[in-house]
Amino acid sequence: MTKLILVDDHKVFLQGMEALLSRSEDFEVLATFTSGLEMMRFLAEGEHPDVLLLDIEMKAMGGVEVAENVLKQYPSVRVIMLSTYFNDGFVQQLMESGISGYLLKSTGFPELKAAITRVAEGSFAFSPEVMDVIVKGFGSKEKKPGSSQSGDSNPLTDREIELVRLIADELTMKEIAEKLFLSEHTVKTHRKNIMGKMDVKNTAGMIKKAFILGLIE
Amino acid sequence: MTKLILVDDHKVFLQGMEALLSRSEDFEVLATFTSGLEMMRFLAEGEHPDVLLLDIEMKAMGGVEVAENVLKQYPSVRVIMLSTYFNDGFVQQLMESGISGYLLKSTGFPELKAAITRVAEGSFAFSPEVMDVIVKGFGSKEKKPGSSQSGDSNPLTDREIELVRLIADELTMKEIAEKLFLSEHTVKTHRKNIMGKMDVKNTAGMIKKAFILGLIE
DNA sequence: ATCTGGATACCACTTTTGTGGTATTACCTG
DNA sequence: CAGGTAATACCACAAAAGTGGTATCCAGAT
Repeated sequence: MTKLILVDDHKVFLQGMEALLSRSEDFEVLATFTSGLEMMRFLAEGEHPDVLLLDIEMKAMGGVEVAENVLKQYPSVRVIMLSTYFNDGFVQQLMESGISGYLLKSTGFPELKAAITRVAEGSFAFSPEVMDVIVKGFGSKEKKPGSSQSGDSNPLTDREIELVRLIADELTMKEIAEKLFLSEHTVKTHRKNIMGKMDVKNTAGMIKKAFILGLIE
Repeated sequence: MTKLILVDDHKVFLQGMEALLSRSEDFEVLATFTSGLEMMRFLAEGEHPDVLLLDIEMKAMGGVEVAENVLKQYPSVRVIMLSTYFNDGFVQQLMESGISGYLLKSTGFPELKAAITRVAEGSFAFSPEVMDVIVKGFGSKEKKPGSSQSGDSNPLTDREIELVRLIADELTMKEIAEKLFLSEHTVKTHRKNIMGKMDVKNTAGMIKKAFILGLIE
């Protein structure tokens, strides 16, 4: 009997999942939450699941941050991320944070059940699309010194994420500089670094990727 | 017994919803689909639902286009849109296309059931946040002649949507012009009009809104 | 047959973004 | 303490984006 916790800010989805999973003898849904914070409070009370199903695109606290917190504090909990998108360079970072699975929401329920079981048994579960990225990633592990430094999947810093959000809110560099009491130069430097890390060519790409990564909205 | 069809490209969500709804005596889920196209083919075969639950953010054909097609061809079918976001000026356009409901996915299942019932009985169902926008919208129905023409919620044309997608793919105006065999001037004019219609200040805003509206990815 | 909306095209100008550097400080970690 | 990383700041130039016009052509609607 695998003990589960589900987190997703789409309440209908949450209830649907719970209904499906509860039908099976193999799973017990301990609780469901619409935010990472509530879930963290629950864990703090002492009851821990075997597997945590976590939506990656959550407004309040990004699924990624939640995952990292959980894995740091409760290493015995195994985490499966759920996402609408497959996030190229981003998956790497997630892997390093110690998640056990990454499934697309386009996955069918039978596959989901199988994935949970596999993860509960100590194995891993990734949607095929995601698997591809992981495998390719290993190929380019050693960065050739001569080649471009773009495409490295470094995580954005807190400050950088803050910047991305302000840019998404249609602020210009000047406005952001004023708002954060920074020099415009600094803000531009940050944006430059952000674009490098995200491996995008312009604002359009940056905002799109930020959306996919759950950084904004 | 209300006959339903569900459309969403998240398969797990779809199956969860079906499980929940089938548990009730009041609803019968005729079929579920992961794309608007499949669903249209089903309708063409002659069997029609009372209510169609339609995810707004779908990759292949945006939920909006699907809704418009269905409502045009099968006016007896009542449509409820499901979305993660509440889309200010956009709701207006949807209303005009004749939908009967607009619910956020953060809605709970009981409210969803109630909403479906209400719609099936010929009434309407909107999440409170959406309702707000609609009501406010009616206030500003008559556009004051002297004021700005920004903020009008005209729908984007097909060409404009095409442009938005190319911009989201990080193409510059020049590249788009080459790709579409257009003058760069034309492309710039389009972008200008797009930004006016969407009521955004820059590319960042445009891409963000496009995402929320389900225009891209 | 006129009117409207959509797509096309052009111009001139300002502002912002994007590129490609360097450099200092502070903090944290091994 | 040495080394790395994040945050700060600056410069100059090139390339786009964004503003505010006007105008033609065509197709579909009235």
